[in-house]
Amino acid sequence: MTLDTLKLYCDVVRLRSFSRGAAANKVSQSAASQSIQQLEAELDLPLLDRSRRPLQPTEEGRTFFEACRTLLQGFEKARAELSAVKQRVEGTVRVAAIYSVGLHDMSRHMQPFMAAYPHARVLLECLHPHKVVDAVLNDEADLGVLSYPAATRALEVLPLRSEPMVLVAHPTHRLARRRSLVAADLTGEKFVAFDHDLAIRKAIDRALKQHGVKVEVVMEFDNVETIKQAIGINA
DNA sequence: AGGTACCTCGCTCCTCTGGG
DNA sequence: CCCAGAGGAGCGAGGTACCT
Repeated sequence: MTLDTLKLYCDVVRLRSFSRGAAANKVSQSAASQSIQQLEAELDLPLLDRSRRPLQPTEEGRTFFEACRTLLQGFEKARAELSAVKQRVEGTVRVAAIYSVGLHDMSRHMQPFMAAYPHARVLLECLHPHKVVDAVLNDEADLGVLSYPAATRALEVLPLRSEPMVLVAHPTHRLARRRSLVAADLTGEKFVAFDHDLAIRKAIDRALKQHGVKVEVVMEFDNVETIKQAIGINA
């Protein structure tokens, strides 16, 4: 006696036909007939009245049908619950991010993520860009978020988004009131820059050189937050 | 390789239904 | 009421997959 046999029996009773019940279970009519005969032999009870058309369950057959239906519904419910558990997203994802992303963007993304996957946990660490790469390479982080990532064989780089590079100045700076600037306007200006070994700094230096602009680097920081603070206090 | 379970196929038998 | 056709169930033979 298997669940398949019980389902077959329920379908035969429900559809009032061996043929239709068999078709519903993708077996031949003969196989359905034999399965139910075996079921009756195991129970030592006639479950169906075959002398009538359409066929009818006997009194015992009706009782057995109700019991089988409850059993099968319970099984389907349990299977659905197991399936839901299987599909549940859980565990911990370790994210290493540069300060600007970690302090602003990540918290914005984490709220909907945690709402959608309440059984998951996010461990966020804000690091220097080089350390973000190291964390991923050393399996200390599952993923890293940074700007200007260098593609290597050991790293898969996926673009997250693009955003414009902007120039910022203290409100009292002579360029702050200008609606637009050209690169030449920056010549000789005091510049708070990223550390010279960062990819973003190299990209900025390349862009300035392309336009023949020389600036006076007065401070270097490894993250945009500190740069913004330095500009803010007019350092 | 042999045993077992389960299946399909082909056939027979039974019941129902509609027409004469 | 009788008969023929259609639909459906049961039975036996044989095939296949799986296990020991």
